[in-house]
Amino acid sequence: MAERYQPAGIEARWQKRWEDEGAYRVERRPDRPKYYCLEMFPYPSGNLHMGHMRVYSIGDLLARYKTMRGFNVLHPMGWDAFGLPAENAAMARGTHPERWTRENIANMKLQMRALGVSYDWEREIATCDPGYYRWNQWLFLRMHERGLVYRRRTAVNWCPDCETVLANEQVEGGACWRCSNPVVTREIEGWFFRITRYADELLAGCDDLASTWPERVLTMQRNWIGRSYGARIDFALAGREGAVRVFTTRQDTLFGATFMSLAPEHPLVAELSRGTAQEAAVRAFVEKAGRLERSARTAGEIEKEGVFTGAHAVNPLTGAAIPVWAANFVLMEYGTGAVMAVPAHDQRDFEFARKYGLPVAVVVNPPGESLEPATMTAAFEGDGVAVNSGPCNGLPTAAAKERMIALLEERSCGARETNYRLRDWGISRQRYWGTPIPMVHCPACGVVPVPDAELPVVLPLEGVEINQRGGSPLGRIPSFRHRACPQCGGAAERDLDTMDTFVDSSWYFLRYCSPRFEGAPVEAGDAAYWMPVDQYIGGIEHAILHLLYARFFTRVMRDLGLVASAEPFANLLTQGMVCMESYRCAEHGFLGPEEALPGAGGKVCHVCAAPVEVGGRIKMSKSKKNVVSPDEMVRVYGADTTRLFSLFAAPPEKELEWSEEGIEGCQRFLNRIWRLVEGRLEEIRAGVAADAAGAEGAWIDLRKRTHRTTKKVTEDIERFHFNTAISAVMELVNHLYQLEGAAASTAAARGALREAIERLLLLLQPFTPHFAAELWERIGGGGGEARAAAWPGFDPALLREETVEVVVQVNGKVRGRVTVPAAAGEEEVRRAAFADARVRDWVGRGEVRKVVYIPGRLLNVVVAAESPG
RNA sequence: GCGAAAGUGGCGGAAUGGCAGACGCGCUGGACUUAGGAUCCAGUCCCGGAGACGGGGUGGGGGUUCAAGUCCCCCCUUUCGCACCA
Repeated sequence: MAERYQPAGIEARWQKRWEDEGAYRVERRPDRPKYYCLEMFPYPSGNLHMGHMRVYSIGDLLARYKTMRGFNVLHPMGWDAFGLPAENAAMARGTHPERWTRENIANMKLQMRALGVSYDWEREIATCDPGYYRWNQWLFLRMHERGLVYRRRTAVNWCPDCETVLANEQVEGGACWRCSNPVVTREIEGWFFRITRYADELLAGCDDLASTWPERVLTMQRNWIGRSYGARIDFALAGREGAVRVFTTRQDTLFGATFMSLAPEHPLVAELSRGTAQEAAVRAFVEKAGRLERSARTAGEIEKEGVFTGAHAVNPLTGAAIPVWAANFVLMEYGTGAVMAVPAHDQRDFEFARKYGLPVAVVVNPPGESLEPATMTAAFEGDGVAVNSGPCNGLPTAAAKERMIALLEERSCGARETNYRLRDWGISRQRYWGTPIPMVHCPACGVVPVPDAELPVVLPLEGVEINQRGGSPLGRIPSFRHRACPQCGGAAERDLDTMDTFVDSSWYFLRYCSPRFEGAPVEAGDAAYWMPVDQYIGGIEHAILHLLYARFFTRVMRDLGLVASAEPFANLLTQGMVCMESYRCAEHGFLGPEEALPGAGGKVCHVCAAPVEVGGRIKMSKSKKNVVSPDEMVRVYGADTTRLFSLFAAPPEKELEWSEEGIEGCQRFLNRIWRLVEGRLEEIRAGVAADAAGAEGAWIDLRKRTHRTTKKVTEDIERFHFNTAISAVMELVNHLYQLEGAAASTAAARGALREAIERLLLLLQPFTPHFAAELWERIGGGGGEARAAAWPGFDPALLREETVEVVVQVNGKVRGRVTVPAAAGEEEVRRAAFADARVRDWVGRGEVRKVVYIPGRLLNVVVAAESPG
């Protein structure tokens, strides 16, 4: 009696063996081609979820496949270990953030091991290790030396709930990316990375990635950088010193500027209104605008409002005095915080002008038209021909823009300027669980860097008190806080903030190359050999933040001579979310699977028995009560089945709908193979693949299918169609079941059977490594373990068919099919086609006008229908 | 509003411009069984037909082509991203 397939024991045994063997340890091997396969490292939240399992399955598949293809594969894993949840946990349960983090890492590592992923654990890193974050500090200091780090006081995004500053990228629709509470604006002093210095290069780099990164991601990055070409223009103030500087992309409409709009926070607003009749009104307006929560302001819902400041500015070209207003829709953080308002050619200005009765002046006419301010119902924002614009009259918009820049530069009241939406990256966080910033504030010397020799500035683990009082918890640890000034030796204080955790993840892929190197973040030879990452895999949610920062850091490190390539990730795969059916009761909200009971005509609520709404394709989440844990799936079905299903159920970039029936299908599939192999074990063991050459009949057919499957699986993996690769293997297995009754009675037949089974297992190795290893061992597979075997090639002679089936169409509709020798030419195919009775019948209904032949595939006969008359 | 992607059976999904629906799930029937929620075999887009076969069919409408799920134009829907960026 053949043994049943029982994954639990098999998987544990192989995992232990791989660990003992150090199976996935990897070293630099200049003689061999490298492949760096990387999945985004997780935040150690405590448990793996399905999303993690999915990425690791994809990464492991590629790592294993490339290993079999002969590449020296780097496949590391680590932990994005700093961050707010650890502090929240500390507050909620009184554990230390470090302990909480370490315990979570330990647990998640066990879960990863149970998945059988081929990581080189010797290279494991955790960003909360001083040995890691010292290089954050080192990089910070190098950037400081190069003017890429600076300190300033600015209005920042402040999350009152997390009590911390957020980067622009961390504000989503006016709310905190982590806690979803509304973000407010606050004045605070902190450190900034001058990412804007690389804006152009980051933008240009997007073009180089066009064929290897998802277009979507590149578009998002381009929009985020948001470069626009235009001019800065200074409008002198009427009757007083000073000027209002604006940025515009429509300098060609300067003659149509009828007023100016300043952001409520603009310093000139208060200054200009001071002492005028407008002062009180302006103050009231600014106060109201400031009170508006950021979320409401950026949500685009608010009515455009403004107030006259009482001052006028002078149009530098026309000399006309125009009123200066404060307006709630002008953003302080873009451009100069002030705009010239051209109501005829900007919809926002148009609405504002109509509302407050400000003049509208047309300076661009649409081609062949003439606009009348009085009758306009909307601004004309398109390109056209300049009018009422002095020296620009008659010029098309593009030429007028150039002309205007020349005029402005001639008169020194403006210049060509490029503007970006991208802001510098504020990295100071008023939190504890992060990288200390290696700076000292000295009352005598100012801000002084910590000398390199003193790195790392270790985050103190003792005596920490974490609460929600605000301010950095580090300030309450005197031994950390007080530090002699490195310059004058006098009493000074350390910087009490920690770095944004996105700093940690901006270069971790480089640290994997030389995880224990003491001389620099990465050893030059290691970086030269391993970089760039050949395949990076992770969630689309990092399309902007992490991926942009990583590209920025890699360029900085290139400029420091640490790496050669500017782009860290040669190929990017953004995998889709994992979704699950959800149940919702109108009365009681979302229900878990056990709370939605089977009832009349569907599911009913376990509380009120009302019919339950069943929704599909919703991302797994606790709040929706539709979470399935990978842990449980591995326990019930085994890691191989769980992984196989996640790769089979959907293409990797699309969302994956988890289904109990689906995973059972995969379990059935593996069981089928198991029984097949166990059932024919004698024949398979007796077979010698080399004998297959003499196979005949059904066995030569099997060989052809085996080699075709090999080709298909190889190509599908290469183009990331993992689901169809699995389908192809399923087809081969189905065919093997067709042969169940046929005894392999000759050496050639046994050879063909053995070849099929060997290849089947090797093709599956990247998908179901334990399963493949186990059966490979049972059949006595040569050359060591399945994982170490070479990926099978295919014999072109076996892919060639002696005969091919050619589809015969008449007027594009299939009317028959003929089997002809593969070498047959068009003439022969034609003859065969016209010999077919059915084809002849259809062709006979009219006159043959044309015949199109696609060699070996299709013959289309175009027949002119006989008109009934 | 702007931008991007996508709409194919009951469901997940296949199809370098060349046989639409591979593979899997579900369902139907059969075999083996004391039994089956195990396993194996067969069937499963719609309409007509016993069948051979015929007709229709990839969100809707046009177009290009011998040939369109695939390319082009317009519309509808969904998802995602950005959201007063001057």
